[in-house]
Amino acid sequence: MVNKDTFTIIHKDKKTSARIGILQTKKGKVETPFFMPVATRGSVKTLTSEELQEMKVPAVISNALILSLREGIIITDKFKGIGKFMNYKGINFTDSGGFQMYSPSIYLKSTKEGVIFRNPLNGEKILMTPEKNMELQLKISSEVAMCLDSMPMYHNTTKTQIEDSVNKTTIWAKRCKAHHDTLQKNLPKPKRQLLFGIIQGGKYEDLRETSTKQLLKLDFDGYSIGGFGLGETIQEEFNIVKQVKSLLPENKPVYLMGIGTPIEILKGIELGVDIFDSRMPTQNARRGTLFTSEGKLRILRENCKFSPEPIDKNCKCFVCKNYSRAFIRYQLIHDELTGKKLATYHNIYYLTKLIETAKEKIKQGTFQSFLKEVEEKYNE
RNA sequence: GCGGUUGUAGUAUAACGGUAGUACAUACGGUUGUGGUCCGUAUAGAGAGGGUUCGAUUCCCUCCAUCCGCC
Repeated sequence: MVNKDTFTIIHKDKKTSARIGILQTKKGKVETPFFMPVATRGSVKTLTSEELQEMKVPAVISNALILSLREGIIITDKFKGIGKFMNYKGINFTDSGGFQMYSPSIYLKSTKEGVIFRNPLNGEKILMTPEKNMELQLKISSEVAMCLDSMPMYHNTTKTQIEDSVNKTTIWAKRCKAHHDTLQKNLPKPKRQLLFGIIQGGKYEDLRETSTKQLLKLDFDGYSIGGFGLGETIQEEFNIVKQVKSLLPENKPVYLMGIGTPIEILKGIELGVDIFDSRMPTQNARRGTLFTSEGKLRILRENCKFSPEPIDKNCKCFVCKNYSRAFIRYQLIHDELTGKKLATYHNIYYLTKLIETAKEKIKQGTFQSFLKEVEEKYNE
């Protein structure tokens, strides 16, 4: 039986809002919940696409704005899409670049028309409009595109400023949706790129409600919760996730953007979030913080200097089967690429496996106690 | 042996007759939709002895070490 819906829930947890679903894209199906490592320029730093597949990483997310800075769009277009370009068989998401309003090195200012960035490679000013952004993401030919949103600063930001960003995000979302529909109007639905709207509003329930309701009118394929992971408390974050979830229809996939610690992912799943991404596991790996079944491991600490133990004795990844903490620590301290690669491989394997286990627990009806167990390890 | 040079954290260096800075290294944190090259905190220093001076790491002397040249 062919399923025509974009998103289908196949299993629901009885005690929590956790769920297992299937997202249908032009490239095929992918089971939720899942976590996407960031592949900003088409690669997850230090890893090959084969390695991602070997670890069963279902999807990665690249960045349309960053790819556009140095001919990335032209190249992916010539290759008929980023998936073929990077030889990755999983699902490709693309982020618009709205988040790069957080990058002082390239962000100049934001106007009603769009966001102005400076290309650091040639000094050129780029006016990123919602329409242009949709064209870029279609040329990249990712399976799922994100709207251009307006990212409010977290620090020294008033509620009025966040309200402004909500308003701008809504206006841009309308323009994104309209243009995206127009550009794909001649394509049959199964061959179309999906488009997700991004809900803003900071930690304010009323603003989040406004943002959610405005975006719901536009009927996106999925809904992202943006603007987190920047300094708010985990409590504030999950209050909003809970509230936004209560406003969204059940049959829409929900994507909590930028969130990537093991605990936050599991807590997100508990509240019914389906998709996550973050640079946390890859960036932390390169900088020596590893995730394990025993909690966080800071491998650069002195107590790992001579340790013959694997990163995680309960982990089945090739790194844990073959290499000692001492070796990985030594390589990382000396800034050797091999150290960064082994650490990255483990962290991505760990998170992917963690979610696979979470899915099993949801099916078995023991997700809640599983979450508690993991939480205890990370609180120690 | 003679003449000269230079001695400042683990390393490399800076300034100064009046609180000795910086970088790297080390230790411990952080890291959340670009940044493989990131950020924060801490530890840690005047070769030894004497003199001049209110006060010396700084000026003077002796010794020690160093490097260079000569025998």
